[in-house]
Amino acid sequence: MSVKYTSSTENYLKAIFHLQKSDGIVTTNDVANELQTRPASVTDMLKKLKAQKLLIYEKYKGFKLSNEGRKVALQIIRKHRLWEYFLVEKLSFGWDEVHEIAEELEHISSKKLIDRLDEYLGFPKSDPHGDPIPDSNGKFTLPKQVDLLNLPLNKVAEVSSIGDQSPEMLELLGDKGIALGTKLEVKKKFAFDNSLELKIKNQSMVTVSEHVAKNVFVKYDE
Amino acid sequence: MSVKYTSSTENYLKAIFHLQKSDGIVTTNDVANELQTRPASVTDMLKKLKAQKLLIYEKYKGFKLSNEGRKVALQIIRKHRLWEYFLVEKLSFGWDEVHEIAEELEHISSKKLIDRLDEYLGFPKSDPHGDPIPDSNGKFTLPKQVDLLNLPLNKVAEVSSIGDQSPEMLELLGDKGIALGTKLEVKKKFAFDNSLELKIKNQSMVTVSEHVAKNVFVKYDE
DNA sequence: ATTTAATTTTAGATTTGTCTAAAATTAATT
DNA sequence: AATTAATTTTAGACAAATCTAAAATTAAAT
Repeated sequence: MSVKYTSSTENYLKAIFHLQKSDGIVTTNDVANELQTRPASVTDMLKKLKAQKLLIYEKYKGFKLSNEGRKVALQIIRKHRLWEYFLVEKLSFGWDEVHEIAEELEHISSKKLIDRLDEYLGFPKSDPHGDPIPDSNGKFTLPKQVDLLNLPLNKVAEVSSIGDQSPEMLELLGDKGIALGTKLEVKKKFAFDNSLELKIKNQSMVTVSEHVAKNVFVKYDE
Repeated sequence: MSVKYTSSTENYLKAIFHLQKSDGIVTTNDVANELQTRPASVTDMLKKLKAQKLLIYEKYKGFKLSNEGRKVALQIIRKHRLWEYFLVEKLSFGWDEVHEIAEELEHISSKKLIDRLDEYLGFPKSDPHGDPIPDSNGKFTLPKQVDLLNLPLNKVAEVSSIGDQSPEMLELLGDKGIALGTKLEVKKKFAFDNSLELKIKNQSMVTVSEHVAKNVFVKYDE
């Protein structure tokens, strides 16, 4: 039986989870900053979270989520990202205007609702910003990372890093309309010289050489 | 610019609106009963609602929603019913299990969200229980009320009242599976004797005479 | 028209989440 | 190592929404 938490509790768990991801270590000040609140308020909440066994905490010594706390945080994140996906894919919102609304929707409690929504959306693996969506058990598959040569045909992917960052390469990529975050797919591979034809989102087709392809890394689902 | 209200405030406005519909006059006790709270708490909230000009109130003398209060209540009801429609039509929930979830969803504040949802659902006129959905200006079209003879073919309608309530009529209707709230549609009209063939929801076809048809009133949208 | 009953309101307390200001602890600097 | 600075925690207060118990008002009944 899933316990019900207040929105405030859920927000703290989510914030701590996110801060843990980047630094590993989280401080009272970090959380206060993240949640636009005061350190004293954070301390108050830390005590409550500890009492609910959602957090391991010794005063002045730092804190981290318990297994249970992490589990709850992942469910909030799951809800947030599924709602974002819904807003963009079904209600035609821009990916940049959904965060605020999802901040509210993520606190709707029904588990059945979120599992039905997941199904309705076709079990998407990542949200409109490319962040992975945990499944109903809290597991998520990190997007696969490959260079363009190894990207399957017709698979939409997002540019995640550039190997050779020389000015010449960056000029070429700039010219072709390829940057970090650009969404694209490989439409054709020429066996003769391993050059590729790419469809770049919101643009026309471009061709890149094997050399370029080897240095453009992308991530995609599956 | 739309002001933001607390969930509690919204629940009170909604409750008072609904109680006003039936009785016309609403008492402190009614509201306490409806919201599963105490009369003293209701009085407290009445004062807050008055301060926000959502309510006309003089102590011991009774109260009613102001125009503004009614407007806000209608927007909550709009949200509640649109979400119910969404849950049933898109996420395949049963009409009997959506109320609780909609009680939470109705407090999501974004107006843009609800207008987009409305559009996505095709601007439905009534929710899964047959209650009308106010439009974004708070107007709603009451379902049309006619006897079975005047119900257009293949139009799903809901039995809303019975003219002749004699035991004989009620026995006949009971036997055919027709009761208040039953959803049905007219599949065929026989000009010869004005008898009708009806498809009753979740049941097989039945035939009723003109005499019966004249005494069964239904409501439907459009 | 009193008395009794029901309803409504006030007064004061409680809970949750927040705050400020001051105290306690830990970290940084000379 | 001692002092200063930064961080974290405590203590006490506050706003929102609720509660109980008692007082005020209105309605019902003799």
